[in-house]
Amino acid sequence: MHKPATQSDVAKVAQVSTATVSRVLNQPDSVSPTVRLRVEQAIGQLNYVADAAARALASKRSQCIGAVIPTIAHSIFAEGLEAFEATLNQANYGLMLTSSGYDEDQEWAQVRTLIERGVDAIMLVGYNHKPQVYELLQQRNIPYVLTWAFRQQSHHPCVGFDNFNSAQHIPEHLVKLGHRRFGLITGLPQHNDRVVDRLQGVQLALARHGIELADNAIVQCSYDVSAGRQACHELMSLEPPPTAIMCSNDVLAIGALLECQASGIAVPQTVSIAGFDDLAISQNFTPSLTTMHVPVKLMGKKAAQYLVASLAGEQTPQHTLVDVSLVERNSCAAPPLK
Amino acid sequence: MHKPATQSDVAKVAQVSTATVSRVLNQPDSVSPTVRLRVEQAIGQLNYVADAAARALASKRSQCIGAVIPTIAHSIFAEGLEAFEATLNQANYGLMLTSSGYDEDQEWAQVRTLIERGVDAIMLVGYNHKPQVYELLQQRNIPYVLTWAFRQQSHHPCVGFDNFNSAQHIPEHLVKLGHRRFGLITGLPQHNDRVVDRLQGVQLALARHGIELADNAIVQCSYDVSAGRQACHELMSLEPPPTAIMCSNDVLAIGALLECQASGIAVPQTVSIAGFDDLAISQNFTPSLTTMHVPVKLMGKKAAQYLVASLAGEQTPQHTLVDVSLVERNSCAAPPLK
DNA sequence: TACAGAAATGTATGCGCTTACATTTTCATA
DNA sequence: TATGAAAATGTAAGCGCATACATTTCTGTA
Repeated sequence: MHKPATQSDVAKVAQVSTATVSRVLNQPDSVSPTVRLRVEQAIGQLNYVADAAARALASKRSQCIGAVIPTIAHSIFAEGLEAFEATLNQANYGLMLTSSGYDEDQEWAQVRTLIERGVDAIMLVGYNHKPQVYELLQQRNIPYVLTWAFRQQSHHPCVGFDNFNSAQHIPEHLVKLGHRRFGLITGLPQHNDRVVDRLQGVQLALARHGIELADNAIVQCSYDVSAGRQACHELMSLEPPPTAIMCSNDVLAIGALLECQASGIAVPQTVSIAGFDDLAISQNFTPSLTTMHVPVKLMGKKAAQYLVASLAGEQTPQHTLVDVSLVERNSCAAPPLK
Repeated sequence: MHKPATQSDVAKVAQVSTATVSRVLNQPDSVSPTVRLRVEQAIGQLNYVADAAARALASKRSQCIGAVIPTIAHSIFAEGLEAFEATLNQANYGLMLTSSGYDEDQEWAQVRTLIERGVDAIMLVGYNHKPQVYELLQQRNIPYVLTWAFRQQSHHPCVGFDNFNSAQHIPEHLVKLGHRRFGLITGLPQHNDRVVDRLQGVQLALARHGIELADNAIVQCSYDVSAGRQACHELMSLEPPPTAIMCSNDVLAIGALLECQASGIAVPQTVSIAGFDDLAISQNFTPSLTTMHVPVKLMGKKAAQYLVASLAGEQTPQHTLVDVSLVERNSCAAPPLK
């Protein structure tokens, strides 16, 4: 095993200069077909692979894009990420991934690290980040995009939807069905602007109908099915219990649903349950889960496209809004009569 | 916004040579405290960040490790990946991620790409890969590790468990409960050695008890809940239907469970259902899912540790076996009497 | 105080590539 | 055929860092 062939090895074999080899790789059209062929053969013969570090050093481009997401393990992020990566790949960019565990300080450290590693651009989740993050990004002039976030007036590039507005559809729907007594299961609001926005959206919508949520009708819990179950148990122990439970994501809603099944509470006859995200599994429950559909893959794709276009110097719209929509299924119905 | 400070800028400010700056960064102990402090201050003052490309070029190390997984969107991989990344991070390595969509050719292309991007080591899933993958890895002398795979006699470094052996616990358990009529829902075997091994393990175990699965008792389907439902529906339409359904993963098992709920088939009274993976959600169903517990996070961590140790030149065991164990819950019971 | 050896620091080269610029070749047109 | 512009190719200078090797400074000891 000798050391890998370099550009000048190829140049020697093809009897051209290294500049020409470089051109064959980067601007093939600028090389005459005859010479190009000779170079390509030499490349094949030597099994030549360009050295990424040298290339990055000389060109000031790493062809890598970084992403910091709260956690890979939530399928909602994982799916978006998958689309993000696939789109990046098509554009010949690599993905450098880290997860922050919903910790702002760690996120800040990871953004730093990604930049040190030389990524050309960065994707973040949500619009709530330490000021340093934005400062560094701007100082270094590194393109970035916020996902799962959308604010028309934001001066940060973003692709997503308005969590505050979207969250209002669910309570509106339930009020229309006749509900007046609500429970709310929400994720932890720390460093999670989506959760906060959804919560406020729900409260505003309810307020429009003169409904106010008591403190004990709002349960905060971590993002997992067991926590959702526990939260649902608490809510159904209230006196009187809510006739409808809104959850800030599908995982919690599934927990609530399973808790009801486990304790023999009829959904939607006794209590209606609604989620947010529309995970693939949600439609398969009995009753199937009423929720907000979020086009995660589309978001991932759009985010990647934005960054790639940015890096290509193209002028692209800073804000991309994707549609979320209410999916009415069977976990929500009119409240019990009495 | 001027261009970022370089090592020589720092050197100038600190009134030392660039070599000393480099030492402060890479071998701080070899620099006297006085000078080190001066350099560190200069670094802070100039907001200096070392250029990763230049560093990689000069040192022949990118401090990045690549991973190719079948798909990010399966929580089972996502969780392992999360642990993998976290461990890498601690050791000051970055993660470069791609997903292959269970496509061998694409995997091969991605391994190439990762190597071109200069990763120091690579993680793969399973032991079934194109020969070129192994050849390239060995030719380039790049450390690699196979996860979700374990074979004592394998000459590839791996961390995981023996899918073939582990898969036998489920049928053994069910036979012990009294079952004789089985259905099997399995993932697509193409480019997925785990699926194949589990299938063969199950068949062997059954054979030991003189049971052979008819062709129509084995349903192959894609990895998602809906497919699991559909497959379960097919199996329960057989005449006579199985008294126990084994699934090659929890997602399919959950699909089966939900299908039974939807069509009013009692689990486990009418049919027992077993999975494989032990997803977090699986214990929350009613009935809770009997399955094989797989320590995914541990696997991810061990895989990262192996690669990091390898790169550090440490001699480490090539094969790491993690324990999988049967988790008996409520979805499996004795078959109906009749 | 002198001196050897260790510790600290500096000098200078090259990692493998891209690219501005210089040079040569090609080709259409007069 | 001569001529100039366009196309093709070559030349050579870095990109920012790590590191082998050379040099200087410090340390403890005789």
